[in-house]
Amino acid sequence: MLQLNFLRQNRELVLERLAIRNFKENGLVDEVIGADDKRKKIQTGADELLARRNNISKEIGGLMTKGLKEEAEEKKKEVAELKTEIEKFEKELNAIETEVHNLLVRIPNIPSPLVPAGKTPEDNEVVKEGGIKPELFAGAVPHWELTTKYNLIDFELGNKITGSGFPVYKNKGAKLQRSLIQYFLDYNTAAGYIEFQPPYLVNEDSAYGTGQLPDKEGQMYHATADNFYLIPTAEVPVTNIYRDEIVNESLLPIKMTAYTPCFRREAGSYGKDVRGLNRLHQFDKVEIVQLVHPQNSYDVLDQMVLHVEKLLQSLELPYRILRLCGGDMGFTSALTYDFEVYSAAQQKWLEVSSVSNFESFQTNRMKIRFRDSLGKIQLLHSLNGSSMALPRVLAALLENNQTETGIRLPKVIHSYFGAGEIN
RNA sequence: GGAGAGAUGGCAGAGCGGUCGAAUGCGGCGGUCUUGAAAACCGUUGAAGCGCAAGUUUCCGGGGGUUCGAAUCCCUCUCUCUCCGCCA
Repeated sequence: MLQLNFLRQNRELVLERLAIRNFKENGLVDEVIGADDKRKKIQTGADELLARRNNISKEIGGLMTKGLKEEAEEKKKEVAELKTEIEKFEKELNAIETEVHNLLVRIPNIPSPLVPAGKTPEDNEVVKEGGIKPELFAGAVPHWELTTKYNLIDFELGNKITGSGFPVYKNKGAKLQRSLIQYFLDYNTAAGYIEFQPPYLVNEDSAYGTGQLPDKEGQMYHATADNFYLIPTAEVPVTNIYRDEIVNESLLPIKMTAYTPCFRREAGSYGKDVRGLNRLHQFDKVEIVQLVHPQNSYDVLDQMVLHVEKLLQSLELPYRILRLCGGDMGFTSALTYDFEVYSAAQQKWLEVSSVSNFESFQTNRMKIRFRDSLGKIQLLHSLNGSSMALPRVLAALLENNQTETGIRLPKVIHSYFGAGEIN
């Protein structure tokens, strides 16, 4: 969520920038400021009453120790009058605080000046295209046929065990996936990211911290008996590692990476977009997260984009980088780059990574702060990105590298996979 | 799952219903001493809201209650530890 003081001081700018998102509820900004004004008044009133009560209570204490019971009783009567008024104020204060908070969480992050206007994915800006689209031979097929042909993934079996969207990887399919995960993690740790293996179920506070709750509740699987949520991305447990922490500036930047399965309900998405590996309820992903000094978060964003780009290049996949338009960007993000790979048999671009700067939007909620050189406490900036989502990378690798006799694999994973080809 | 104990500042650990935002130790920061460092000594050191400031309010796991007054008493939830049971 945004910082109230920032909203107050930059009201015009905020409204202007939110328009880029096609954010309709512009009134919210003034509403929240108005509610906060009210909050301040009530709080000042309540504080005054509490101060009076505290003083009288101290006096009573003094009188009691001196044994002046009657005087003490007089004072007690005085406090009794204050009491009902205090209760009234506290009730009001509680109500207004909740109101301010509820309004504030409905305002999305402010898009960075780089974010293009636009409403739909068509308005995203292609900032770069790389790699070479392969020319496939005549009998080339989409990955869901290749996975059957080479006995790599069993979608039907997943249907039996769980339901659709839960594929069973097997034989060389399982090994290829494991090889890629291993390669991605090694690549990330070589760049200074610390590897984590976090829990795959999180509590409400964590889901709230990264912004999945309250608004995206339907996206997550919910283990109701214990009120845990299955993680939709490693971003949730990993970013929450630093929730409610004040770190020393010398520890920055904090760079973390984690491989986890991701669980998404994807309610309401059916049809050919979800064919094969294109959209799943459970999939594997390697994530990178950084917590950085607010001054250089945009430099870090560029570094992370370059990091993912090099990874894609090493896989020899045709890719493009999109700068998301205001309408396509996530609620919590200030600037997002999506990476897509070209899956030649489907003749489709598939999103394999999304790298975002959240500035202080998440850290404000999670109270992730640092002490600067002057001893002042400030919010950090948080960023994350996939490096990368496995299924679509796998889909593109299979489709693009198929030959009549097998599937060639990019050099970088030969040593991990133990072979250069699947046949 | 059963029985018991506990949750206090960065950490460890005191705390009688009233001057407790909280002893003490460690750590951190600043200083003295030193060519420099260590040691020693002195000082300082939680967060948030309101306020120009002085100051004031809130926070001792979360929520609720008793009381003029709660870290301290009561209820409840969560978590941790010990023992037993089960177990990869």
